Amino acid sequence: MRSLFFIIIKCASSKSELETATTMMKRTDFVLHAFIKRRGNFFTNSFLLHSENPYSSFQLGLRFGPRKASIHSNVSSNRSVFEKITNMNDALNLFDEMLQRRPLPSVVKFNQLLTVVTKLKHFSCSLDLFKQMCSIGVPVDSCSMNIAINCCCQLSRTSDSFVVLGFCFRRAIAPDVCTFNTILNGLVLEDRIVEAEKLFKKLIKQKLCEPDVVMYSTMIKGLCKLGNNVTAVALLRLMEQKNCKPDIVTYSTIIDSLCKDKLIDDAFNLFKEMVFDKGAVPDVITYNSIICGLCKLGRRDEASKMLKEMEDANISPNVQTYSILVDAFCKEGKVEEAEAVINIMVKRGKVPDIVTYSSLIDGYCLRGEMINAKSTFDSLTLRGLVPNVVTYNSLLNGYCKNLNMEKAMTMFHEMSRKGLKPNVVTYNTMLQGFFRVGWCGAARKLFDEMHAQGQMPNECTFGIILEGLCNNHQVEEALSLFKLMSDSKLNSDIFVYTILIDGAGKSGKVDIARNLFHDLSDKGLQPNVRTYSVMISGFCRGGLLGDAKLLFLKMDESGCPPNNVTYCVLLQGYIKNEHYDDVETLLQEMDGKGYSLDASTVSMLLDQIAAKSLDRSMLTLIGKLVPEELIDDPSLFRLGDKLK
DNA sequence: CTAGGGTTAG
Repeated sequence: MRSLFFIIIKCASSKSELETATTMMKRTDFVLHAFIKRRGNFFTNSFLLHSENPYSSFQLGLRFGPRKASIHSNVSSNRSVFEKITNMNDALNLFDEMLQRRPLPSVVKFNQLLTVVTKLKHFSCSLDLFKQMCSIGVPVDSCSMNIAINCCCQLSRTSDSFVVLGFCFRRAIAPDVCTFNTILNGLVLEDRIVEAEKLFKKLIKQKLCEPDVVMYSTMIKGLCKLGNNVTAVALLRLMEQKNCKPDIVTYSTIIDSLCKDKLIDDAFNLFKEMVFDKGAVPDVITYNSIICGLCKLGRRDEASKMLKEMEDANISPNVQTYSILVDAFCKEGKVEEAEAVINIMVKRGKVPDIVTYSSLIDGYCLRGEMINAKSTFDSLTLRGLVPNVVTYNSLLNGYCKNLNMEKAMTMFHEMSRKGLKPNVVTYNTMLQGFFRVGWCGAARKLFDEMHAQGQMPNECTFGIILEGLCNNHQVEEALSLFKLMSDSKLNSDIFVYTILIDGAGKSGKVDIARNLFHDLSDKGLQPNVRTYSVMISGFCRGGLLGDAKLLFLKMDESGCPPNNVTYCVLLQGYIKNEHYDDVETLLQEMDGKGYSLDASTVSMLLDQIAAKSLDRSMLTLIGKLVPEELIDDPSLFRLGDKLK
């Protein structure tokens, strides 16, 4: 019998055998840690001591003051004492008391406390307590180990799991299926899905444990994260074949992934299979995934129907369910409706959380209602809610979009003062704001700061910088930055190309734009509607209407038909270059396709009619192409008036 | 008795 436990215990006495065992797990860092440990100092050295965590201290008593008698009297009575703990002070006081009891409480009691601390998301602290339990002589078991390993994983330090594992091997604690599930989940959380897959296969091949429904579900989650729904479903079928019954979590994982990929019909099919064939009852999480999927597809009516369906099935919506709807309304600009949803949820006894309000704040920001956004933000404290990075980012985005960089900077500094670390989204938002108001120097300084703070720029960051440079008459700079990045994936990103083609075109460098456009096919990149529109706009601006028309015609051939924007761009090109004869044909084409004009194109057309460059008879056609929301537009109304 | 997998915001 080659059980992993047996091998590891054997290994502890010889380096080469330990290496054999660990190579089996392909974790060389594990070997390293295990041997540091044997020199007696690995534990303090390699365990996580996160300085930002106020609870991560050995001198807990000193820091948190006198103990509470109510907890002290109750340690061994029943589990209700653990249920009562809602904050870290109580948890740590209880831990201190437990340590002083003689005999020591059982490991189960300690595990219950670790569970509470972990549920409070104080992972470093939980690890710290585990560490103390070990050094004080509590006979930790596999359950304690699994909690500790889970804490490593939740801190995105899955590799440290192997440190804990190594430490526990020495105490004759063997990993079980739960341990492996936790580690696999950690790898999936860190997007190390290929490693997870290798470990999964190894566990099965070497019969180190029998995979259960949790393990399959974890692997399915990994496959979904890779965007591989097909393989995820294949694994679902495989587990059925192996007599492992998929449950509500397994199904919900795939259903959620399908929803996120907008494959709502496939999601519903799986949903039906789950309910009718497998008799599994969907729960609030399953419904939340579907409701969210429908909202993201703009099918909010159906989402509301699902909400009713779940209520009829006696599955009560939770805070998340309502938050999803709040967010959907806000994204449509319907903040009043979002507020109505919040009122309903409050009536039903659900307390809106920071996610709910962050969505609402974002909704106000999108509408440019910064006073409402800020007052909602300020009201959070009264509600006992603490704004987080996402909340701040929404507000910053609002100020930046409204070109109020002073306020944005104030809030940016406030978030740092409150101990929140700006992340890549924060920096991207601020950078974009600075470029918009033309503060290129400030942008540059912030980019340096971002680097100094250890925040890695992403594709979005570079897109923002290139666009910012282009819009601030620094196309040459953008181009040379682009060339500098020729090895990165940003150089093979169609969005970035589109930005540069647009920038080059707008600054009159049509040839550069054209060359960039031609580069696309060499790189195997497919231009999208935006890319074509931007190139056509560049041609028009340079007076190259022939090229513009040719490219416009090429779009259909390339399977990328022109949209509203493309038509408007070409129309404006015709007008600016006084090619009035082509205007009517284009308008008729638009009418045939059910397209509509945008505000600036309508006003240009009306101007030309007023100037008699275009015939009045075209007004009927134009009228048909003006979208409803523009009919009452005051600026157009005045223009239309002029014609009478 | 205690441990592992699925849902929401930028």
